[in-house]
Amino acid sequence: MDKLQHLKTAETEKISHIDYFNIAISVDCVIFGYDKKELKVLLIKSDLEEFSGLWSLLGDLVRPNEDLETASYRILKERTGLDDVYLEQVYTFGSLNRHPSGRVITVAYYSLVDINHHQLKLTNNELHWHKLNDIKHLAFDHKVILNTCLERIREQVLEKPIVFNLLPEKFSLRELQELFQAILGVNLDRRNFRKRISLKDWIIDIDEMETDVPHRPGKLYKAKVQLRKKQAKKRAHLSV
Amino acid sequence: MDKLQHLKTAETEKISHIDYFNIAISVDCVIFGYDKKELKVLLIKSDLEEFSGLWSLLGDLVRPNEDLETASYRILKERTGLDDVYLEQVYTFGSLNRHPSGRVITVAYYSLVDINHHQLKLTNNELHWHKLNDIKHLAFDHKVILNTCLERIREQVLEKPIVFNLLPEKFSLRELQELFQAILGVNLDRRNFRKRISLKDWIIDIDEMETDVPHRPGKLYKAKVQLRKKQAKKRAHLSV
DNA sequence: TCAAAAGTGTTGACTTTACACCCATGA
DNA sequence: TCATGGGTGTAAAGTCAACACTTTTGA
Repeated sequence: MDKLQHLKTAETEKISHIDYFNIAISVDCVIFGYDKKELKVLLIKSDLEEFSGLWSLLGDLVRPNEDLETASYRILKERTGLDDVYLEQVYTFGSLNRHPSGRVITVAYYSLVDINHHQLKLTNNELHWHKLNDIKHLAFDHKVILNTCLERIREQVLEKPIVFNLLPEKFSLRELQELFQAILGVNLDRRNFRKRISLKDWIIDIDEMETDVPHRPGKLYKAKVQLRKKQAKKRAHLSV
Repeated sequence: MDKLQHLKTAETEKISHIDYFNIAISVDCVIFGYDKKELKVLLIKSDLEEFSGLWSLLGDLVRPNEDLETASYRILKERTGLDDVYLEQVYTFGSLNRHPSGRVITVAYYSLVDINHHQLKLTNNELHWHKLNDIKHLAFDHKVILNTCLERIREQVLEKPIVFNLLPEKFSLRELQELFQAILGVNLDRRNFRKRISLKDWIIDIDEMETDVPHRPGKLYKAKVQLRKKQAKKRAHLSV
């Protein structure tokens, strides 16, 4: 930068850089659900000829007048009717050739939804839940995005009470443990798991029992705090 | 999406969405250095009239033909002459009004450099190292970005051998401990710190001693593995 | 009465923390 | 000889992992 250069106004800067307003930005949502002891991901048939027959994550271009999180919630709402889910930004992917339509940089979010609580508009069979373990290839770089989000969830699941977004309101400790096992891909010791959960103070005993189970029914619990749609507040930041 | 709609080619999609190619994307680098027991951040005087007098992070718009990481390295190289630095993506900021020039979404990276190893082009006094603790306000949302990057470094500093990027090639355990203390903002027990570091197997004893210290000289060490410029390889991902 | 899962504690291994003394050097 | 930091080990506390038996229910 030339020292003698005058300060630019924002307006002149915009004009001088107009050529750069030539990259599109999208968000892609990795929407996880959980059913029958398995993690699932909501995918849609790609509508691009280049990826004909392949499935892809739910995403869309960000509109000029919406911020990133708003765009993610819009996609969720449009595709699932869900409005009040937990959603978190994970990583931004910007390789030059990741999108055949041109330069599209995408911000990946994961979200966690109760797969049974809502009725998806699954009537058009372009939108389906896929078992995580069955997903081999996806359109674009979406498999990498999916894996990145899965890694992030695995890091967070023992730190923050995010899993309850995947479960119905009332659940047993067995169901909770099975969910942890599905996410982490390991088996957990029942006694140690219960001890760990009770230390975290995430759930409350609602004094009800399972019904319709072919064995001794377990107690039912609710999440004590449920991370849901983020508030309009600023991201937490340091007080430095 | 209409079921009957034909598949689009990438080309027709680009045309139909042409209005969306109307958001610029930038990268901002939070460049940390360390000197005299304090963390520092490299800042530049904002060249926007709206932020006249304020300092800002080093950033630039991403060019249509460079990927995000390439853009970050370009900024580092242009501003510091440094080429071989560790750099990591942290978060993407996309609030509607974060930039007065228009819609600019920015991807934040942190990088760690040896503040004394290189000579910055600090001759124009628009570019300076600032003590972290003295930074109160910055242009744009750069204070939030800075804090987010600092949080990330604090999370990672005990997990990954990133700190050595901030130190000269040879360093004593005291210097290393002081650096950890500056990053984490706490005091550490000397014996426990040394034990912990030696367990991590990050450094090697080079059989040299400090000189010119006004007390008993300590041994000097080198980093065993140095995280530097990322390779062209793909991001690590799960083998699922 | 059988099958299935619920519910529940203890022990040993390991990790983390707190803590103090003598040593080497330069001023 | 003094001031400064270098270098080092141990004990107690806390955390984590392994592990088994009795109970309740439905079929």
